[in-house]
Amino acid sequence: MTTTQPSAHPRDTDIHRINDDECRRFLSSVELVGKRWNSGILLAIARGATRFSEIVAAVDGLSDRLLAQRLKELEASGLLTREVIASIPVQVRYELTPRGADLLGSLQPLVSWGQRWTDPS
Amino acid sequence: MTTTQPSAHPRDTDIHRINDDECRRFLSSVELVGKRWNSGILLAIARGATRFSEIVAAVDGLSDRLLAQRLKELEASGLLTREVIASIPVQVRYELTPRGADLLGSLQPLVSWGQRWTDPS
DNA sequence: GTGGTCACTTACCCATAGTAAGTCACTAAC
DNA sequence: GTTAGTGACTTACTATGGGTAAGTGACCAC
Repeated sequence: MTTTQPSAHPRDTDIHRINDDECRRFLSSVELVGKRWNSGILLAIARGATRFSEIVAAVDGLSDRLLAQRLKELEASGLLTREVIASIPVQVRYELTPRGADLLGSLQPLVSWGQRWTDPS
Repeated sequence: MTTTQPSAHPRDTDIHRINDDECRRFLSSVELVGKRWNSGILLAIARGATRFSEIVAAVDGLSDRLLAQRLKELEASGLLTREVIASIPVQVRYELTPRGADLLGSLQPLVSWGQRWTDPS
């Protein structure tokens, strides 16, 4: 992806259609982390929440139903792992995969962006 | 949130250091760019699309209705500007604000992440 | 006077999000 | 031995938002 302005030929007869591989990957990545609750869940786990109830408690406004759904998706995307512990009330432990942790890390510039442009409006 | 990785431990152990204000800003940022079509629209504009119809053409699957809606939101968020040109069929020109361009730039690591973990399971 | 352009709106439907309550397997208390 | 509680979910239901299609209005060209 080239987010730089095409200063050389700003307005040619070029096809500006965005469907190359890199772009599609970018869009799916950003919509994956941007999907409601996903980044919050990942962040909660990164912060130390490991169990279902801990994640619900950590992410403000997140409901059981949506958490269960999102966890399935995130696990399917390979961002976290699910491990069932056969304790007396069954416990389930969620952890970030290296891939998931790396994803969170690559969102760091977004935090800086938020600080840089603290919205006064 | 400080996802910066102190070279000693490349793992995610220091992500726990999160201040809630920072965290909320992060979540709103990520959900802003992650909201369906938003990043595609910003990307299209960054790549040279300036008019409504150009953006619709550039972003695959995007409809008029949603574009109009998203453009309002993005303008309200200060990520782009809207300028009406009183030509014969009226034209409207959209451009990224510095803030919007900076946002796209700070998503660059996400592109790298997508390349790094290229296997979709 | 039919058709075309541009930047939207409006109308409608359906998928998903949100909220609340239920389930299962078990244990501890009354 | 009925009641209550735990953890991790499901199920049921409603509300919100997205997708598709068609309409609008100011203009012009044929």
